[in-house]
Amino acid sequence: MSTTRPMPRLSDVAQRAGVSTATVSRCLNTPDQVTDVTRARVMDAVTELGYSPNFGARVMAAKRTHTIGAIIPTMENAIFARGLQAFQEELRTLGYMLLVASSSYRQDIEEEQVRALVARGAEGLLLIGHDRNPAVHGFLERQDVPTLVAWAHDPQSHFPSIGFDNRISIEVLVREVVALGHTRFAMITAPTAENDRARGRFMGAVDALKAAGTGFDPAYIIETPYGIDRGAEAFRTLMGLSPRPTAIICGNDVLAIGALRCAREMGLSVPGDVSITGFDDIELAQVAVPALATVHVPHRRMGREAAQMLAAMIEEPQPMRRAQLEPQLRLRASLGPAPRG
Amino acid sequence: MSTTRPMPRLSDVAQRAGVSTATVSRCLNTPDQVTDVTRARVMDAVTELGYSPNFGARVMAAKRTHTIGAIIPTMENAIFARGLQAFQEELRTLGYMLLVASSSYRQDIEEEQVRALVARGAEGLLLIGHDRNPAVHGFLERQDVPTLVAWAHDPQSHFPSIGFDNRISIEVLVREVVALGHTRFAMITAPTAENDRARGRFMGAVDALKAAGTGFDPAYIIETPYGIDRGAEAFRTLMGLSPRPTAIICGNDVLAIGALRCAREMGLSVPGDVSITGFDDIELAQVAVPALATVHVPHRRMGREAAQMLAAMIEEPQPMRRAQLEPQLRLRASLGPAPRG
DNA sequence: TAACTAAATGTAAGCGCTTACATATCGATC
DNA sequence: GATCGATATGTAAGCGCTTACATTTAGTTA
Repeated sequence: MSTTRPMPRLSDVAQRAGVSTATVSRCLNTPDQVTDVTRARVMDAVTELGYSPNFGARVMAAKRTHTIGAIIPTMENAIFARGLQAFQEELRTLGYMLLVASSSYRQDIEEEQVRALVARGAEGLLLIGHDRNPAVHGFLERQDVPTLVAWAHDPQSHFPSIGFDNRISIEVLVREVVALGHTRFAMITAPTAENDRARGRFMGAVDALKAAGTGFDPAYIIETPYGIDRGAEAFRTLMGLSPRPTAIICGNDVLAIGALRCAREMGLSVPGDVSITGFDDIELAQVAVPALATVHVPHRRMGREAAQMLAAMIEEPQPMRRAQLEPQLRLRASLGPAPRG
Repeated sequence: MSTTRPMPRLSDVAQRAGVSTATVSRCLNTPDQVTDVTRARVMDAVTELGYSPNFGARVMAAKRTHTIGAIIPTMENAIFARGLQAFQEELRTLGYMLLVASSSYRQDIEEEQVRALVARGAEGLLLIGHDRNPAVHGFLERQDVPTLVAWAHDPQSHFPSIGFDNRISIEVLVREVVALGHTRFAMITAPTAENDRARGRFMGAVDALKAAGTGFDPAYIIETPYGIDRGAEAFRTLMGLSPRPTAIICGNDVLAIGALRCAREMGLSVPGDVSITGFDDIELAQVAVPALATVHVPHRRMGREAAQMLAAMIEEPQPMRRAQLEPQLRLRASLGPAPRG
């Protein structure tokens, strides 16, 4: 019905308001450089025409997109969803928009997405963990894109970061397990190959056992993808071993919840027959029966601070910073003394 | 240490490869319009210079950003996180990037974010539900931004949509509750004020009861924000009423999980003393004890199809379409016959 | 009132790409 | 070998803003 009349341009507004394009631009971007009366006239013209600035032209001229990109393994993992939500909320108050991509825990996809985000104008990038194709480093350096790593802390890391030490955090938890008299330990871990967080958690558990003069029997270590069902499967396998483990350390809460469910299905008591621990402290952990002993990570706070750090990095060069957060133990009912015998 | 040499431009690549800028552009955008040998030479130059196209210039010249925006209430709600993940994955295969914003269930923020996303070059928008400030309609129409509504189906809606009928879906569930002989019903619902999904779910429950010749006593209806704890609180309040309800319909799974937890804390048997139902079928629902009876919604599928619909809408004008998905009942242990007496 | 300063506004030069159109190149055909 | 069509490449005109710099206006001060 309507001949698609072209979008009004800044010059149309200028004409209508009887001022130059520069003045209109200033009204929009630096309003206090303009007299009240002029500004009012310009804004009226803007409203009357339904003007809205052309994004491309603006980016081209100002060389700013006010956009930050984030690549997370998946939003289906509640810990990332929560952190990302906080990240986005904070970004909003800082005047940035968020471009989201996901890697499905795959380095090749992550690399592709890094390029895609930069190509789409991301002025800064949030990445998860330290494991990645080194080509990414060179690329981001050449493109001069400030990059922050979250969910991991490593003093050696190439990028500035905000996170916690997965290895030490789980070690503290496993020490508690040891202190409860357990002797046969098993671990269900996420795939460690391209995932420094999973690897850190595994090694931290090993550290704790070593300190106690013991260790994992390799048969009692299962590596499995993320998912409640996978945790359940792994648990069933472990409980089929002889002798049975008395404590099962899980690399994350989701695997642990699966283990818990399977225990119930098998009619096993937790922690009567076997103790189970997780990592992350997702909402589920408190609701599970029995409640899951785990390590609490301040995901929201991490997301919020990540936004602040990244915005600062974009706005002016910053000294390399590696912020470390302190996770806290949440010793709940799924962890108890070793069964007798 | 390094004088920040300027980023290589397309003309630098052209010069290095000994071709025109048009040829370089074609190599990047429509590779098969260029001879293999020329393309190889150009791509070499690209690699050697570490060239990467300038986003703003590209948008300006091509008038395409290949970016789609989505505004969801919050990613912390697993159903949106899951749908959004699928949406993003599909968008990736379609060659689009995803800009994410959140509204915290507030219409004023949603409106602000609509403008922000469009200003940031979103070529299309995904919105949740139908309730919104009508000013948004006019704005999106004027700006000519294709918009799709998800998570709700309403044949009257202003926008094309993909979703399900919340009202009818819950009605089917509540009929089952009625069929089990329950007589005293309570409902815990999310705030209905600016939320057509919550309102639809409430009204669907009312419909089902009315069809059975009964209804809610207003005292047995609690409206409360999203959150496990809020569900627990509401449950405690309801069970303090006399007579106690025999079935509690919850507007979503999270509230229901809270109710379930509170029941356990109060030493009440579910469904022996009281039945509890949810809506959404989040992962938690199956793991809860007892497992939660709920309505399963195909969130991932909805996200995927939303991406396809929106991309199609952007690429060429489409007839208005309202895709309706069919949710399915998941009758699990939390729902049982009404207690005797 | 003239001279000067500060604030407001105007002028116009890009920003780095894409693409319509013009031109050149290469085979195939007669 | 000249002609023609198809394919590959080149030329150059924008795209709609922002902003450095130039100019005008308003406000002080002597």
